[in-house]
Amino acid sequence: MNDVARLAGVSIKTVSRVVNDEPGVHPSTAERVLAAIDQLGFRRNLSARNLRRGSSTGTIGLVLEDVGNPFYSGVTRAVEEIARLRGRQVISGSSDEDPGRERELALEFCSRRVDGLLIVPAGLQHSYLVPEMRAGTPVVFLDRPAGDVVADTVLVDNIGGTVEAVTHLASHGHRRIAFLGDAPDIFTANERLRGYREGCVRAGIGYHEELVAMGPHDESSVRTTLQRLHGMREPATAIVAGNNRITVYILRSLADVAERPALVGFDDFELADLLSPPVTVIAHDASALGKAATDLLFARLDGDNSPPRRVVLPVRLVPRGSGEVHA
Amino acid sequence: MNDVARLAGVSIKTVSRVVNDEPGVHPSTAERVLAAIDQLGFRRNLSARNLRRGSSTGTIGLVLEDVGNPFYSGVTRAVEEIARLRGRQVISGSSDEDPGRERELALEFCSRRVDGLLIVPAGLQHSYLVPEMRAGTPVVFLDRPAGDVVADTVLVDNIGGTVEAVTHLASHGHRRIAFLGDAPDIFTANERLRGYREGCVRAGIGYHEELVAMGPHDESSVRTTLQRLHGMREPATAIVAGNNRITVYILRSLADVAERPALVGFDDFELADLLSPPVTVIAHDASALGKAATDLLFARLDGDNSPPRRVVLPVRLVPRGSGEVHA
DNA sequence: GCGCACTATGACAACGTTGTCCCCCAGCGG
DNA sequence: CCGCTGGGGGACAACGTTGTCATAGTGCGC
Repeated sequence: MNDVARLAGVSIKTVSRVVNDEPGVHPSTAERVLAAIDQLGFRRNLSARNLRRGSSTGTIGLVLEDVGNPFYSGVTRAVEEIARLRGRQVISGSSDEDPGRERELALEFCSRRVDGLLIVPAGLQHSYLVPEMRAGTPVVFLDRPAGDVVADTVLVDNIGGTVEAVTHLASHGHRRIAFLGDAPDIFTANERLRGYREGCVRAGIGYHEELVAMGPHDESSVRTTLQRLHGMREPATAIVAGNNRITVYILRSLADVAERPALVGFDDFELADLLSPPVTVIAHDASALGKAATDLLFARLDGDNSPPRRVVLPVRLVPRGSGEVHA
Repeated sequence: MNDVARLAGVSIKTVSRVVNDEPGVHPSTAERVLAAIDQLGFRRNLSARNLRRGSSTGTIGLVLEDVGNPFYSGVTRAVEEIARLRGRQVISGSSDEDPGRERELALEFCSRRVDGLLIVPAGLQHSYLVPEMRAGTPVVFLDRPAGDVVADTVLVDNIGGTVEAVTHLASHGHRRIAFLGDAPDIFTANERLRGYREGCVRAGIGYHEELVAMGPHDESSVRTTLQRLHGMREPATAIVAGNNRITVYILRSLADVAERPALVGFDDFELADLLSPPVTVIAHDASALGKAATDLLFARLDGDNSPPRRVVLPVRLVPRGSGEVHA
């Protein structure tokens, strides 16, 4: 800006005025300044501007588990979309389910003075955010609740989802319904397990520990589990999968199996309708999740200081074939 | 920092020393300062720090087409991974194939003084980046080349890919091979068309305009095209799909068709192996693309000022079934 | 011709840091 | 007792902006 001022033969304040479209600059002066800007390729330094104005940095921090996972990339897309409408950029990072990494990312974002934080919690410890929140940085947790702070949270109806999955399978005559879920210390996995259990009880088929296998899962652990379930005296005739990855592992493991159990997967995924049989899922909308959380965040930025809210988004069962196989 | 200094009864410079682990602070003083920092929840303002030090902002700007697309979210993940190892955050944005939006994002990132830019070009005009590049911001284009500037570029072997697809289909006896590609003003679409044409010529089956349908495509345009191809006097017996979205549209359109043409899709996608028949694809690695581009960027940041490079990543044909149907 | 309003412009401080330089004081050798 | 050394700490400027206030010039009414 200094260089521009020198080249145009004006003070830096005048350059500032031109750059910010402030009134009170003579057209011919403005023209000279613009020419100088063009010639030097000047671009105003946003850091300095925000520092001086003490105003928003125009950024939102997003901490999620893994941008590579289609579910979270859908969330990211929705967040970005709304942030754009409100003139903000998104800085994001993946925690890979590591609480330390989550914390590191969130605090780094705070150091950059993001206007707000969206976090998919990896751990249960979030008191490290208390100073930031007290300092006025709004924080919204999504997909999972925070461990030890009270804050806005957007969840999906995990319990309702697995209740519905079990009810649906039971209505098709299944009495031996298995559940393959993610690691039980992950909030969503635990909730889905609770829903599964409740569904079993409601359907009058009872909860049987041996039909449950919690993760962490990979393709081979899923394969082993399926063999175990198949080899029982009373084999499982249906399976509820706890998330999209597990559903895929199950599909791969069953690819060369003739007699397939019924299957309902949690999370919808692309091409589920083109498999044979098409896969019945508990669907929920990644972009709705991202949108709800971002809307909440912006409401806070707009001055809403009502007590923290907890929003639970509905899920819906999409019957496609794999879950409508009779026992 | 001012408040911390006051509370600890020292000067702000001493606080700065403590925060930066600089030597020359008495342990007891440091302790007092740390206590004050803790009590006030102080976090150093990175913007101010970077402004003062004139150093890197520790950020990388990433402009891509759509984070929601699994291919680009794979790229994003790889970029993030490497940036993390090098202590950088990633700021990203989706252009949605809109050159204006791409430009807006890139320039906004420049205003934020990112250390470098990774761009999946939406348009052909990139001279707007010349001042930034001259000012020392390294820029790497990925997936597509820049329009009118010379810069580092990482591409995949689009031409080789479709040549191989056509050759493969011809070797299974197909002589009427169709090509459904994206809008021809998109670089990759155009390259893939060229490869298709070259493949046809090499295979000695000739290039026939009526077998080509360039986009933009949606599900219904693909459906119409397939009907046209099927209704010809000499119908197409095989199809090459220009990208993952088009492949999926084709699969959906063919879901209820008895007599299916052979199919090879460009871009691999999850579950391609579980469809029936499993889908043969020209695969290339999103994370390899992201990694190559980011490595190149960091090389520039490390001072490499050799002439701009153009890296072309190989593709490989993955035969799974849909492309091995004999004519 | 004088004062007044108004326009165009500039000088300067400040945002929150850090780099440079300087000062104070204790300890020590002569 | 003097001077020197070195450790601990502070004052001040500067990074690139913008907000505040001042000022010079211009035109206009009386």
